Amino acid sequence: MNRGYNQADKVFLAVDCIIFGFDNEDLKVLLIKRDFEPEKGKWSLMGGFLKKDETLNDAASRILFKLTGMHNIYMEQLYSFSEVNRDPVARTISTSYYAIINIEKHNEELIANYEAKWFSLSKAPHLIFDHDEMLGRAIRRLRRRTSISPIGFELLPEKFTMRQLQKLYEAILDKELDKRNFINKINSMDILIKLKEKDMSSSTKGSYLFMFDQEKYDDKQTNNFYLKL
Amino acid sequence: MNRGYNQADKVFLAVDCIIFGFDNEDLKVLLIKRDFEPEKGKWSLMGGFLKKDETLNDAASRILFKLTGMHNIYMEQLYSFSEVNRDPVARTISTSYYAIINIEKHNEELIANYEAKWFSLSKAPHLIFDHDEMLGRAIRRLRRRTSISPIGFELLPEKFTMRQLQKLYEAILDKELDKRNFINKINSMDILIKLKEKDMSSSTKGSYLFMFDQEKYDDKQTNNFYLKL
DNA sequence: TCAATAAGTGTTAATATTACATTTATTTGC
DNA sequence: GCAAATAAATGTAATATTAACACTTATTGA
Repeated sequence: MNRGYNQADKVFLAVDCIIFGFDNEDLKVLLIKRDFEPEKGKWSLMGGFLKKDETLNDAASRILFKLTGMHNIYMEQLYSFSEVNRDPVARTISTSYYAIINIEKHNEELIANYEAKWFSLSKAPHLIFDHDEMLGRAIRRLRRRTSISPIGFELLPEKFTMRQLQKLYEAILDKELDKRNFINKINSMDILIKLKEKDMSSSTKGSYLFMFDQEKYDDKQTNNFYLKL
Repeated sequence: MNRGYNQADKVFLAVDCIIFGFDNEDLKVLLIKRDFEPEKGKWSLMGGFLKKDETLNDAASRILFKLTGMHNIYMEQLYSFSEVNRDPVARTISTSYYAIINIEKHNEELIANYEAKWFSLSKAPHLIFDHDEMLGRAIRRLRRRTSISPIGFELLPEKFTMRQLQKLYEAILDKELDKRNFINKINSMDILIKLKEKDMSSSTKGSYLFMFDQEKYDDKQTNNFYLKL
C-alpha cells in the first residue's frame, strides 16, 4: 500500500554542528569558511548530509570528527530547520546539533583545512542561511543546561582550578558570579575531587587543582537536578 | 558544484504529533488506530509526511487539523528520530511535535474517522515504531515546560476554577500539590483575572471562575520565568 | 622585609518555600 | 427552619535556600 510514501516528497537532510569550546576566558564557537558555492567565502557552521545508512547522531559524530579529529564528543540534538528556501540549491532540512569540546584537544591541521576559526560569541560573524538562528538556539540551550546538569567536563582540561570552572560558568551564563557562593554551590553538587597539587601559574600562592569525579558527574548528568546560579 | 547533494541520500521526512488534552481529571493523549499497513490495527501517533512546499511546522499544523479540525493549535517541535530501520517500509526520519488542545473543542467526527481515542497517560497502549519514545520525550518536555512558562490556556475552557487549574498541574506533574501554596504561586505569576461569576457545579458554595489574562500570559510564555511547584 | 597578588574561607540577612487548620457559604434532607 | 454535609476560601509560622559581603593567608620578587 505504501500510503503517503511519494518519491516527490523526499528531501535532503543535513546536519549542522554548533561546536563550543572554552579558552579560559571566553566561550567560543568553531566556524568554517565555506570553500564552495553557494555562499563561498562566508562563515558557516560545519555541516554535512545525512547518509543512507546512518542516524542523525552518527552523521553529527562523523561531521564533528571530520573537523576536529575527535571521537566521542559530547553533543545533543537541538532542532530541525525546515524553511522551504533555507538552502538555495535544493530543498534541504537541517537538524542542528551542539557539541562541546576541549579547545586544546582538537586537531589543528584539520581545522586549517577548513579555514575554521574559533570566535568568541560576542564577536561571531554573520553566518549563512539560518545558521545564526541555530547558533542562538544552541547558546540558549547550553545556558539552560547549566541549571539542570553539570557542565565543564567536556570543556576543561583534566585538572583545573576552581577559578577556571567559575570563569567557564561565567562565560556560559554571561554574568559575573560571587566567588564564595559559587564554590559553595559547586561543592554541594559533590562532583569534584580536590587534588593535593596546585597550579602555580596564576598566582604566587598557587591554587588547588580539581578533577571531576567521573561517576558522580555522569550520575548528575543523567539524573537531573536543579542548580541556581 | 552542488557538493554533497546526492540524490541517493534523499529521505522521507515525516512528522508525528503527540496531542495532549485534559478532561479535568487526567492528562490524556490522542492516539489513532492505524488502518493501513504496516502495523495495521495497532495504536500510533497521528502523523504524515512533509510535503514539498511546507515547513515542518506547516506539516504539523496540517496533520493536527486533519485529526482535530482545529487551527492555531499550540505546538512545539520536540526531536527528530532517525534510526535507520525505524520505519520498515522506507528510510524515514520523523520529527515529533507535541501539541496541547482543549479536549472539548475537537471535532468528534474526524476523530471517529481515524478510530482515534483519548488515553490517560498511565493507560496508553504500546505504540508502533518508536512512538513510545516520542511520547515519553513529550511528557518530559511538557513537565519541564510548567516550570519555565505558564500552562493551561490551551488545555482549559475559557473560564475555569482554581481547582481545575490545580488539577491540571497535578495531572501534568503527576503529583499532589498543596491548595494554598498553589494558589499563592499562581497568583504571584499575575496571569489570571478573577471573575465575579461562580461555578456552582462542584459545590454548594460555588467557586469563583478565572480567566487567563491573555496579554500577561503571552508575555510570561515568551519571557521565561521560573516556577517551582 | 615589605609590597603585591590571587587564593581561600564563613556568617548574616533576605528571600523563597513548605507545612499546616479553621472558617465560610450554600444546599439538602430531616 | 435547622442541622448536616460539602467544598471553597484564607494566612501564618517554620524551614530552607540564596545573596551579600571582607578579611586573612601564602608566596614571590623587588
